Amino acid sequence: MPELPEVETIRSQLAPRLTGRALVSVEILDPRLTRPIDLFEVAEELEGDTIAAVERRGKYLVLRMESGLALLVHLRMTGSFGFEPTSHERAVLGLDDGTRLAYRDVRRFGTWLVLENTEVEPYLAGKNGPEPLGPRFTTDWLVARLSGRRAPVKAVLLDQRVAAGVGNIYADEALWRARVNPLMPAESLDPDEVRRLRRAVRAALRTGIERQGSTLSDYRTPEGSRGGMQEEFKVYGRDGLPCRHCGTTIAKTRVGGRGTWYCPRCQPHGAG
DNA sequence: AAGATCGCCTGCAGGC
DNA sequence: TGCCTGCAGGCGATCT
Repeated sequence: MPELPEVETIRSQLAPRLTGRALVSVEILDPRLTRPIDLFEVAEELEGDTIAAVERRGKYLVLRMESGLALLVHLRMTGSFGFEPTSHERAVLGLDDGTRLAYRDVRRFGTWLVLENTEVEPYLAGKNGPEPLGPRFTTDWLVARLSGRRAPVKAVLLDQRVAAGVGNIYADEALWRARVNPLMPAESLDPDEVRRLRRAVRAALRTGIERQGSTLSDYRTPEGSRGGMQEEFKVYGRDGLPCRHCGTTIAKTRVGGRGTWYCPRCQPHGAG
C-alpha cells in the first residue's frame, strides 16, 4: 500500500516526465474516483492545462497546474501510475509529447480532487501534520501528540495529523526499530522511547525511499519496476519467522483493526 | 470526546 | 474443480 516512501518514489519518477507538459486529454473511467464531483467536470477542468510541478504532501500526490488549479491524488490501497497499458485503469492522461499516463487502481479506493490554489494548503494542512522527514517533526512535537492518549501508540502513529505519510507497514517497522511495543498506551512512553520512535520513523521512511518503496502485490513505480523495501522488512508480514535481531519468533496481533507484527522480546509490553 | 467499529472495494489464498 | 470465507487496510462515517 502506498505510504510516504511509495508516493515519494512515484513523485520523483513522474516529475521529470510531467513537468511543463500540457494535458491534451483527460479520460476518467470510474465515477468513484472523483465522487461526489462529476467525472466530466473534473476532466474538463484539467484538459488543456499545463502541469507546473509534481509535489507530495503526506500520502497525497499534488499536481500543480499553471492555471492555479491543483489535482490532489490519494492512492489509498492500490492506486498506481504507469506509462504502459494495464488492467484496472481508472483514468488516462494524454500529454502533449504523446505520453500516455494511466492511473490504475484495483480496489478503487483512490481519489482525485481538484482544488483552487488558495484551497490546497488549508486542505492538506487539515489532513496532515508535519512531514516526518521535515524540521517540524521534533521529539517535542511527538511527546505532545502522544501525551494524554491512552490508545495504542501504533494507532496514534497512524494518525496522519501526527506524522503525515506513515501507514501500516512503516509504523510496524518503526516501532521495531525503536524497540517499542505497538500496543503500549501512547501516553505511557517515556521521553527516551519517544526520542527513539522519532528517529526510527525517520530511518524506516528513509530506507523505504532509498529502496523505492515496498512491493507486496500491486505497487509498481511509474517506470514499472518493483520496490525493494519488502526485502528490508524487520517485522511486517513476518509472523512465525525469527526476529532479525534476537531470533525470537515474530508475533502477529491486531491494532485498530490492522495487522500488526512485532518481536515479543525486542518490543516487550510494559517496559522499554 | 477519544476510542472502537463499520463500510467501501477487489483479488487472492486456503479450506473442503 | 469450484464455491465459500477470510483477509488485505486508508480513511470517513458512525456509534459508544
